Amino acid sequence: MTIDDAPREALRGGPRELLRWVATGAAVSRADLSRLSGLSPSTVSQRVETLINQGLLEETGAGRSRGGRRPRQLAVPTGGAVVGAIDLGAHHARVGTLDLSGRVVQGRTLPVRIEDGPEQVLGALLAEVAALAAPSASTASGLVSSPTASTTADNAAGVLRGIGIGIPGPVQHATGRIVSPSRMPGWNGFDVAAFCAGRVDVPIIVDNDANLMALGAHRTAHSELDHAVYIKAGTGIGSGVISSGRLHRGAQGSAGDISHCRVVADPAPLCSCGNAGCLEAVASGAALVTALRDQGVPVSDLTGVIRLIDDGDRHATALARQAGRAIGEILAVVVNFFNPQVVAIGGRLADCEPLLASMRATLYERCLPLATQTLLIERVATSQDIGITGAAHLVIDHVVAAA
Amino acid sequence: MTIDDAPREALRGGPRELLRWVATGAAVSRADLSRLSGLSPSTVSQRVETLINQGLLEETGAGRSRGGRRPRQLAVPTGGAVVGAIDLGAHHARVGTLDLSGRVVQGRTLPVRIEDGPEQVLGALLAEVAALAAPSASTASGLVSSPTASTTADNAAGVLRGIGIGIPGPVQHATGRIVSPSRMPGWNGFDVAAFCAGRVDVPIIVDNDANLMALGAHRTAHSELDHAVYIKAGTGIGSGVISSGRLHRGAQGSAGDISHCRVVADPAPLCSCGNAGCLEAVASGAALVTALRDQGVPVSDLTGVIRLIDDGDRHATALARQAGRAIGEILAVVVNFFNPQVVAIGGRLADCEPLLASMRATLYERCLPLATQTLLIERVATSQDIGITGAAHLVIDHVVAAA
DNA sequence: CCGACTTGATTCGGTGATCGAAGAAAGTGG
DNA sequence: CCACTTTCTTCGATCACCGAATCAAGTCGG
Repeated sequence: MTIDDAPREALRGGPRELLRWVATGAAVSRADLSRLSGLSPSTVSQRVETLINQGLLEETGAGRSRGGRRPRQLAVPTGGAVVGAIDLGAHHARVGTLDLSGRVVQGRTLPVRIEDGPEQVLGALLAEVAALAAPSASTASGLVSSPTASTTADNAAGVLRGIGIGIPGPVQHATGRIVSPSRMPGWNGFDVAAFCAGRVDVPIIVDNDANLMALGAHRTAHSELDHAVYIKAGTGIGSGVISSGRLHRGAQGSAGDISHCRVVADPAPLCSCGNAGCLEAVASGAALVTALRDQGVPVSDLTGVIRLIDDGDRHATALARQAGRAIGEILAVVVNFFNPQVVAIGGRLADCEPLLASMRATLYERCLPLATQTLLIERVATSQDIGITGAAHLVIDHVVAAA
Repeated sequence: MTIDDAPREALRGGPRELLRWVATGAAVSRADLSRLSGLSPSTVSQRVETLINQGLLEETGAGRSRGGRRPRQLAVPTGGAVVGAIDLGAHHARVGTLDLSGRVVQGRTLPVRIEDGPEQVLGALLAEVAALAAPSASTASGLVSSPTASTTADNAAGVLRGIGIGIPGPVQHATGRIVSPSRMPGWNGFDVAAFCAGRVDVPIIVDNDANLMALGAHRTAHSELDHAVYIKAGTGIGSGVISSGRLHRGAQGSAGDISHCRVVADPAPLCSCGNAGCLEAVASGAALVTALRDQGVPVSDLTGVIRLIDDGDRHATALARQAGRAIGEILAVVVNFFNPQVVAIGGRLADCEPLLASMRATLYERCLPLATQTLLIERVATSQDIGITGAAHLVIDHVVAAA
């Protein structure tokens, strides 16, 4: 199943936005929605009715009065998981199920060996999603309450409506195919969407992991900002771009892939792509591990590196600073060029203070004053669920639009 | 008069697009428009009627039959200039009047001394536009014509509907104010829009010159492409960004300003901004002139430099190559990040072969294969009218939208 | 405990943009 | 001269949205 680009038209008061307002608690009643969306009460009522009929929204009794008639409270049905999400990482994958509002219902982190190849890895993860989404009764992991058996017809909650998948490498979003990934041996050219479509019979949406983080973070924290850039600095380095409120994928769907931009580095380290001085070879988690080992510091993985940095190890801290500068250099070009309202950094390296500080400094030094004068430079809310949240939003946008 | 952001909503078959199709000759009849826009014949007829009533379109007899009823030909009225445009450059300004289809009616190039300050420069240029737009009969140059008794209805052709102005420096588009320009002494903080609004009583739209070039080039040559980047390399260096078919200005309106991005250069030259190694200090026309003079080559201006390069002068050519590499380096980051369908270079340096060749090479070397695999790298159609064309489109979008 | 005022939600035309079908206008070609 | 094209208009039907009136269900002051 090939998915074309999904969320094109105006969200302005569209069903998705109403849903999100209810989900986030920004709106509780029809009147709230009317005020927020600017739509007339009648229109909102009508829209809400169709959402309720679709099983995407439900009425949950009356709320507290504010001096007049009590509002009829609205909520997103909690009748079970409805959207599946997989956020594949270098060593671990976060899988989960989320309700149609984008809230995580169940989430699990599984160890993953990328080198086992796509069939095996994706097969296992898909099975896990299916298990999570299956009528709970059985395992009772989180005791998913079945609240009032699926009342009505075909659109009852609890059905899996789609699966969003994030891949730590370049993905041609339109086709769902992986293209020349750096650190995913055996995955080149693999058609993720087609493979998954053969296993489960729901819409599959595949995207780059940084894009998912960007979407998740934007919808969660910056939904009112038009232009945003999110950097994901973990084992690898990627970025996701929000332009005019929407995920910018570019011509080939490879927008945001800054991992092989060249930066100045003292001994320019060789990158897995064959070039020297790639951002990824200087500033990624994998690069830090390699560099430390080369200096004779015994460190096993990124966690170890971060621990060293937190402990104030000289070598590790120096490397982190260099990494921050490198990211800042590239980001400076991006900020000048794109002039976003916010730049946020996520991933495991985002909690690394020296790196962040160097990045900020470089950014302020190298950017046009006009571009930084109101620029927010933030950390992405540190949560392991950002990725699957973004994945879910992608699926929800697709599903609700199609409804 | 402050102009807010203009062209927000769908152009899909909007009045502007119909107008443009007729103007470009892509459509001659209502039936053509219907086929092109996908709108139903009835809708098109209705829209065309209102456009005719507004004086933006007219019927010009019948065309040739294609086996059935002859089409009633449509055209943009040629009743005189209707939109003014000013493309201010470092040493010259191109001013002109264009009809509502974006075709140049009259164009003139005037020498300009930026250092005379905004009042004097803009005052003279505005007067020139007014003269061009005035009912032709009188030659009088100054004579800010009171656009006199509007002949027929309020919407007759021949009336000046607005003026678009391009500035070779950072412009806060929302306010029309200039912010810390490099090479415009005495212009910092000047409110162009307000100044002009005090002189003429039509909408004034101010933007960066690179943005105007981008808009002009995109509408002229790439209107079917969603994402495009245009580089303007002349005395200075700037760029304009088209995202999802629309001009991307970013948070502060400074998007595309890559002139002070740092690049590696052997003796990193000092930039007018005080930093060293800015792209503008390495690759702009002004930088080439300075560098050649420092090498003892007597050269007066950019024209001289280009002549030297064309003549195969070693020093000049080497500098051009270095400039091309520098632009390519920055552009590589931009292409990886933004993943456009096309990158086009304009400005006077665009005709410089060695520069272009180096830029292309660098781009292909440094970019993700996925990003360059279908990327078009072109020269912007070399015309002195690209800038004012873009300016006119900006005004037309604004005017037709308001109608 | 009763009315005046508030707030929340629905009902019911009304408007504007668009579509589709039908038909009128104006040709071409055998 | 008749069949068939192409172009354009006319005329409801539909859809989304709005606004005003109305209904529903409170609070609150006296």
